[in-house]
Amino acid sequence: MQDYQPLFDNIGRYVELDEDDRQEFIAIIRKAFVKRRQFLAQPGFVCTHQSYVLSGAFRAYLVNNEGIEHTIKFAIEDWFISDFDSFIHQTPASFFVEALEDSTVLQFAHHDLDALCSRNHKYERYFRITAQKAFTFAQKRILSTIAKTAEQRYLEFSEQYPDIVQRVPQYALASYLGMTPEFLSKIRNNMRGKYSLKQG
Amino acid sequence: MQDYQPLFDNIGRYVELDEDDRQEFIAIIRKAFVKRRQFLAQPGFVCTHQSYVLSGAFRAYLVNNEGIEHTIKFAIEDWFISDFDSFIHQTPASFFVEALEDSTVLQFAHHDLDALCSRNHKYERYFRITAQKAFTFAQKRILSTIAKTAEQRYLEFSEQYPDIVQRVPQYALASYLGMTPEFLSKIRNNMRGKYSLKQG
DNA sequence: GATAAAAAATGAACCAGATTAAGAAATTCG
DNA sequence: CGAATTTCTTAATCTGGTTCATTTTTTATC
Repeated sequence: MQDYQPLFDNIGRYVELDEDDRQEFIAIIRKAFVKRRQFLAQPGFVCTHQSYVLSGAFRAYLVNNEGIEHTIKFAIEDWFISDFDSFIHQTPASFFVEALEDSTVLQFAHHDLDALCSRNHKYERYFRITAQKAFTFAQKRILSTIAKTAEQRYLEFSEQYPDIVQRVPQYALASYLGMTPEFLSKIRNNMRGKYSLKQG
Repeated sequence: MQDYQPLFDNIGRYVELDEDDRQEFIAIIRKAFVKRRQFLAQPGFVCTHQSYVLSGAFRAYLVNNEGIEHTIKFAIEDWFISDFDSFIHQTPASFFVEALEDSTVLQFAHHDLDALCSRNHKYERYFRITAQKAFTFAQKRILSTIAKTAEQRYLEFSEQYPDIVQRVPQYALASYLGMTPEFLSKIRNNMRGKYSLKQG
């Protein structure tokens, strides 16, 4: 029951849902518990479901030929997570989606969601608007990676997502920001120096 | 008349439009000619219209405090162009959108498009699907910039968009790929060496 | 609470790519 | 055409960030 509330609060920010609308979505949702280190997606397998995070934390990352990890996305409460490309095209995934903590999610299959959007204009609209927002967000991240220094990227992210910085391992954050864990460690150490000296 | 055909061909790949649907969109479209070096958007001004390119070429770029340009997007025939963040939120732009050649575009205002999407589920669906695709595309570019070398990024782009490589100035391409024009020049020169020596 | 395992920190050598400064080619446009 | 402007190239030098190897700290597990 009330488990669906956060999801509908989110959707409600963009479209007005009545009880029928809600039931229509609920009908295709399943709830799942995911233990830390479990995977919601793996390279080679089609990512059939998208997940809405009720509690916990995830990251989506790719491992290249040299065995180096690149994190494309984190997700905590009130975020969606999947290998999105695999999900919307229903093609084999290239990312791992792994739980960083014991988590609870609401899941829905691609064909169910697509049918829901076709049937109900409100959901189509919601996912249109949020996809456009996600796109502008991604554009900002592109700019950040091509235009800013490693330290600037870290500071920017820390200000915008202090909660995520606390919750995810540092090597995962480094791989999201496009730098080595060693260098992130160095940045943090430099900063500690800068600020605490002034206070002391 | 037939000027609208490329746009409707594009939309037709995702939703089936009848004549009424088409007229509904045409009603909010205006056609515009843009000379080389003219701007469709400028920092500080709200980007009221989105443009669909019938002919010509554009780039969207930002100039940072140090006067360095960063290109976020190119657009040639059959692409849309705008400062997308400014367009969807109707807030002041941060990008220049500049014509690289004399061009022809179809333009529509944000509020007209939003009303069209509200009114007609098919357009809502079209823009939902294309926004999602744009997002996965942006994710790939993020990965490319954080995970690949400058040379790899250039080769990748050259293979995917040989037409764009031919048409845009090299400094603009460099600023899109996240490297200096000098370094792109070096890469090209190195490659020339690699391949032509083997043939000679 | 002991022990193992994972994560973070440190430091030195190294390199991809930036910066700077000129000059050479190519375009533009009167 | 021819001058001005824009774009591209080349080369020397510099640096932000990587790599690799080791140590310290934190976290997980029985």
